Amino acid sequence: MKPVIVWFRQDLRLADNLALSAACASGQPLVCLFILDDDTPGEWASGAASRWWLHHSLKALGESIEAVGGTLVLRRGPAASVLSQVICETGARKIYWNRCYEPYAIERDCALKAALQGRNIEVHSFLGNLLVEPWRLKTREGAPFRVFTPFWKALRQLAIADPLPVPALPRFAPPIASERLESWALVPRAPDWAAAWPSFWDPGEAGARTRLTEFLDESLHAYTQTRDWPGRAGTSRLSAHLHFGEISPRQVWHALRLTDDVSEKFLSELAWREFSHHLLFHHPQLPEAPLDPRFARFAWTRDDAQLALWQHGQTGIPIVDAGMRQLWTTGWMHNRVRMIAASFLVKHMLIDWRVGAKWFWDTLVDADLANNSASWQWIAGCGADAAPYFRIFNPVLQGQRFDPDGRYVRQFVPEISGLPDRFLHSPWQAPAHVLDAANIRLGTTYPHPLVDLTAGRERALRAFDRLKLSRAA
DNA sequence: TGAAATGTTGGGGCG
DNA sequence: ACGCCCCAACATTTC
Repeated sequence: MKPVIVWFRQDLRLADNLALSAACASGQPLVCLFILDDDTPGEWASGAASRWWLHHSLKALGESIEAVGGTLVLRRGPAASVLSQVICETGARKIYWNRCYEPYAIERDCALKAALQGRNIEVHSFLGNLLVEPWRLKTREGAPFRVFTPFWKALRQLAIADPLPVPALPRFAPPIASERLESWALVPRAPDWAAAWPSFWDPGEAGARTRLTEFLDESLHAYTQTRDWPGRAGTSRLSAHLHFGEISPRQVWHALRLTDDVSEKFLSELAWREFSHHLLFHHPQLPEAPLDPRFARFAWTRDDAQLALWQHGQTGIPIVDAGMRQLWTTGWMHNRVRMIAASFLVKHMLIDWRVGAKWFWDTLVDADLANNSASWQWIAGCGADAAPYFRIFNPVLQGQRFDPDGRYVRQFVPEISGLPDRFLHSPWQAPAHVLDAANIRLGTTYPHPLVDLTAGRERALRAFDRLKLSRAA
């Protein structure tokens, strides 16, 4: 009996895996395959932090499959040629996969589907790691949504199908050659900058379930308040698990349902994720080009020295530096701080949002082309349903409001932890004797602010104001 | 899923 | 007792 290929991509799980379940239902023996393809995504090949996660997620998936008597076959190379090779080796006539929605993935999969069907090989594709197909929801006029709230209203009225259980796995095809995961060098060595990451993250399907359960048990009840406090573990921290498909959004959806206001609030965040994918699907240029055409000729500043200070958490603005250091040391940043740090780069430093997006792409374990692109455009004011250009976060006020006890800043910017709360978010305003008592010398032990916040705000308002004029002209 | 400037109101100090 | 002023608190508007 000919085997069938299950091509794992961004669905590194066994439960609620439509492609896997359908392949099992065929009754034919399975070949479980993962392809590491850095060529097809081009400049959007996974970044370093993401590769660390991928390594551990593949390890976990491989062990889950081995536990039921199979193997996960690992191959590296352009997807089309690797698939051809595996088809030749196994004699498979059917391929199952769950859809990916990045522009390069759609292009790749369409070409693959046509080529494979031309060779009389069946291709069965299924809903990927979204709640609904991105082409399904439309406005009354039949256009894609560009505003979140009506999108969310439409989404929340849909019946989301129940998740599938782990399929009763059938026979596996005789094993074929697999590359060794370690040979892919997805994890850093010398220096191993991710040495401490296993204490923050538990990649894989089991870790995702645990994370969800802990969130539901410990944080959901207070989510509406604590989600904005970066010093508390008030958010779900499911983003990377969702990106790699270790848990599906509909598993999360059904674990919560629309039962109360808190659940509704959390599911609306899941809907932002959905909205971002919807936007990327309908605007394939989202990672490269501003949705608002007025921004096309905006004169962003190019300053690599200042950029490096932002990247490494040396701006002299404590909440920004704390966020950038959390990102650098843990591969993740709290969402509230992402907004603050991104706003500071784009508005106070006037550096192109695409430059910030690239940095996040390389450093985030949850780097996701749709979420990252849509969110950076949102904060820059050039995206769909975007923050108005004049909405400029004041990082001091944001710090005081969302990290009032300074727990977050003190954790990641320890050199100013001796400051009293009152000056923690604006050390430059502290009197000399307070700085002395905290053992701080500005410009030596901690930087002066990279940009004066008042002047930076005024400069941003002037720069962005020209956009309005250019439309009127 | 802002911030700052400006406007309004109402309580209390005080002439 | 009364009106005036100050200003905190809150609301509205503007960037």
